[in-house]
Amino acid sequence: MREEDSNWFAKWEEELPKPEELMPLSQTLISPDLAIAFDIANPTSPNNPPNKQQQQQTQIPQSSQQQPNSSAEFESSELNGLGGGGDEPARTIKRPRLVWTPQLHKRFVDAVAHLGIKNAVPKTIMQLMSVDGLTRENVASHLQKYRLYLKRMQGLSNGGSGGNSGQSLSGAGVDSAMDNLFASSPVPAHFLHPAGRGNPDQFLPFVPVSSMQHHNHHMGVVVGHHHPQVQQQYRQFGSPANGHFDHHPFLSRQSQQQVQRMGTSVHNGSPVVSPYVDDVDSSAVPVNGRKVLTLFPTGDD
DNA sequence: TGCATAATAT
DNA sequence: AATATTATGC
Repeated sequence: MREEDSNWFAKWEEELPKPEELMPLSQTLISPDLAIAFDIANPTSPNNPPNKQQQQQTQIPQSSQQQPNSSAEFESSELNGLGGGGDEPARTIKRPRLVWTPQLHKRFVDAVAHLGIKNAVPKTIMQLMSVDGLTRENVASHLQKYRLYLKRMQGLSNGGSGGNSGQSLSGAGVDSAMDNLFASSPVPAHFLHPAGRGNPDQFLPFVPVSSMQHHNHHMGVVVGHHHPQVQQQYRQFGSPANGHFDHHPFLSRQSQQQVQRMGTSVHNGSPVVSPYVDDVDSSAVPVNGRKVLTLFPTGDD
């Protein structure tokens, strides 16, 4: 394994567009009114057959193609006028699959860390995360995967020299790909050595949930919870981690039009917006004198 | 709750 | 068609 392997992530990170460069996620390509004026696309767009879901995961280009590439053009979209169909099942529609973005995952990790492995059970984690729309199942499932990941890590760090980027090791299956996600958030050391003989895991003095309960945050996962109207899939949030989140760009009811689905059109070369603006909040800067632990991105207040 | 397995998405 | 990621069932 060469250093490259251990650095790939860093590189990758650097290549990511900065928040300022990203098109504001909340910015719609075309304002609704304008759209209407042009008579394009009709929003109501019920065209959301239970099939394709959205996805925003940025690809993880190892080679990265950074060409300036000028294809910033968006296809005008397929505004397929949709024949009108128009009716959505409204009820009985299953919730769309949750997409674990780095931000979300980060929250997850923080919650687990703050709870201590001991109490880190789905229910609690979920509560701590207080992400609207997140279900216990979601967490449980993710937790399962996460534990597996941790296990893997322990396994290998266990004899390995400290640095484990766990990326290259192919063959062993150290990385299931999702590891990228997991890798996006620092894993609290303790997770790796729960063996705390005599010393239980939870070291956290206390983490008043209230701290994180602030205002429910605006984390996304809006899974149409209140009323089933339009089945909107989980929405990712991409707010600039840097300041504060705000606005849920999702539609909650009508008036939405297909939310701008940027994110996925990464035609070759255009990294488009990557919601990967993580970190920022809990910068675990274990370095000299800085706060080592910041809670959730409650940064604003 | 946790794990195994199914389902779904890309 | 295969693989990755999430949902469900036990």
